[in-house]
Amino acid sequence: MTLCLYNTLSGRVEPFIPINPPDVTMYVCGVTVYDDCHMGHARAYVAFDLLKRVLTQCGYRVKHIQNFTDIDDKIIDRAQAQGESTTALTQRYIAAYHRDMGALGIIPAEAYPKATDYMPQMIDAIARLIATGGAYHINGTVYFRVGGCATYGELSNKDVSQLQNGARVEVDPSKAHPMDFVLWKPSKVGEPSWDSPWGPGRPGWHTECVAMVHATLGEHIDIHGGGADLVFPHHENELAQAKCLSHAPFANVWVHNGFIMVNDQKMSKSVGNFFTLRDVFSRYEPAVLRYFLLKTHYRAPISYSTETIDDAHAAYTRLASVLDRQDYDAAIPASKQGAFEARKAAFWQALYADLNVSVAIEQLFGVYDLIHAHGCGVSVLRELGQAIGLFDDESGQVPTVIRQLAADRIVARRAKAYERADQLRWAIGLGGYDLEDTRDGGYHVHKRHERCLMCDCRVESAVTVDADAGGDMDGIVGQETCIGCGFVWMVTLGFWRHMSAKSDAEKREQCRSVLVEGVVMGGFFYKTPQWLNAASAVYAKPGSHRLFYLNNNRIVGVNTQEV
RNA sequence: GGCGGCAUAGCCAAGUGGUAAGGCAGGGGUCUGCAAAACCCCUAUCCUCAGUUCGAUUCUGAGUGCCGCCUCCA
Repeated sequence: MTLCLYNTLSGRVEPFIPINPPDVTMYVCGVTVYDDCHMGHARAYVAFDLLKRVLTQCGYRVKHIQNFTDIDDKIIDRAQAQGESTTALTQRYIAAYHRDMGALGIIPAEAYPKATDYMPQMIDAIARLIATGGAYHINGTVYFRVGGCATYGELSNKDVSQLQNGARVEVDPSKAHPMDFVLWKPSKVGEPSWDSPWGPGRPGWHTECVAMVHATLGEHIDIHGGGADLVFPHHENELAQAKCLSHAPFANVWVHNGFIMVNDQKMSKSVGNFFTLRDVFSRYEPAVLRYFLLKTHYRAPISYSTETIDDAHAAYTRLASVLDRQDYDAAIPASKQGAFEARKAAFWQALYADLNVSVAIEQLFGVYDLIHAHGCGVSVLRELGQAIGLFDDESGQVPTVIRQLAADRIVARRAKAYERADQLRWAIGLGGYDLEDTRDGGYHVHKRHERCLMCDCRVESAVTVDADAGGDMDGIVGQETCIGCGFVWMVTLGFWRHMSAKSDAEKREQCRSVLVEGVVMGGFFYKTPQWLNAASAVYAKPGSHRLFYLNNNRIVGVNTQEV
């Protein structure tokens, strides 16, 4: 089976043939580090992460390089506005990039070269371009001569004479031709600058990638990639420079990913319709976002909305739920092997066909059905999912206290002590877990994903058992902490059971109606000797607690205390 | 103005010259101490028109609509 990829340069899907197998060289354009990463970045790097995983599956040794553009106008403006150095600013956002992409399960590149670390190489490249007539120097500025490159426009399929020059941006009158672009620009007073034969200044954007590709991977690489918005002018300009610097073809395959759309419009900084990954992670687990980005083919646009990501959330949650079924983790009998193998084969066949993830994920659901039908094979689902970076963060670690509660419940249930069994079920629920009985009399627990009562962000659940637990089980305390606003609420099983509302949903709503009255952040219910009539709530802020005394669900007193 | 892409059920989304995967949501049922889960069943003449063909959603042409690039952008 041969991997086939769509090549922007040829406009066709073609078999992927490495230059020096089993090595594969891949350069992916990285981010300009002056802000947090947004959904568009996630989409791009999830796409290339998938490509890298599939290449690895093919048996290739992938050397993947991805740059950080850490010097440009936006970075300088942002740093000046915030009164800090460009270095401090870029270091912070490079760290943020690694944090966010790590959460998404992106396999790190082999190296992340920074533009500022390749100044000598860029200056050398520009000097060579001038020497060959591919570029010219006017008053401290160096321009690339587009007219000097016969094949200019081949990547983006553009005819230079047909472009609307200056349609949306003013053309610099000193250029020899409107399409010529800046390779080196002089710096203004107070801006970071590097010495060069053309005076102090800094490089234009398009040169860094060429210099870094040459320095880290060589003059001829297998794959060059990035978002579709980079095709023109960025990659076109890179290609033109590379061709003037070397006779090598630069990159064999150009791979570009599609956009994230919001209300049928491209998500972009300038439009302002973007969501940072931090925002999204506060509501959805990174794994859900990865699934969401993965399930649509990498070149197709993905429309982002609450509806589409909730849809993905539901699908992913169902798929992942079976991973908790330790009872289904048995070895697959020989008679069933064929069905699982067929799914695996179809999975890889789909990915080899220009990364057809939709069909690959269909196989995941097929395996899911097989697992339920035959009571085995969880390992196959885990293996295939992990091959595309899903399920990596499934810790599957159920807290000891939850395990104990579940074990106690099954004892009670078998003894038909249903009232106690139900109390234990509630207790497990308070800790953020759901318990399900299985057909054969067993059970399993899985984490439940709740939303914050205050802001609708994700919450982390925990359950604790006081020393006096047992008996009426009032000592069982569930706690939820919002990762968005920091809201904390806590309720004992006794309190929960004696609330007037009937359903859990109504009880939650009742807790909420009490809590919102006082406040903004944080808090928990806790039992008092007379908790039925006068429960107290403690609201927590960093560094202090505030105790809200409640009576008949109304706040009757407040007491702040230092922690 | 130039170039490119897309139009498939309520929503998301594959795919093939021979009458359409999968997911989500919805409806009905089986099972069940409770609660779930699971399982079964149901929901599309694939934007319009013309052409090629024995046969097109799939190929060709025209049209309509939407999107992207031609500015920084993943």
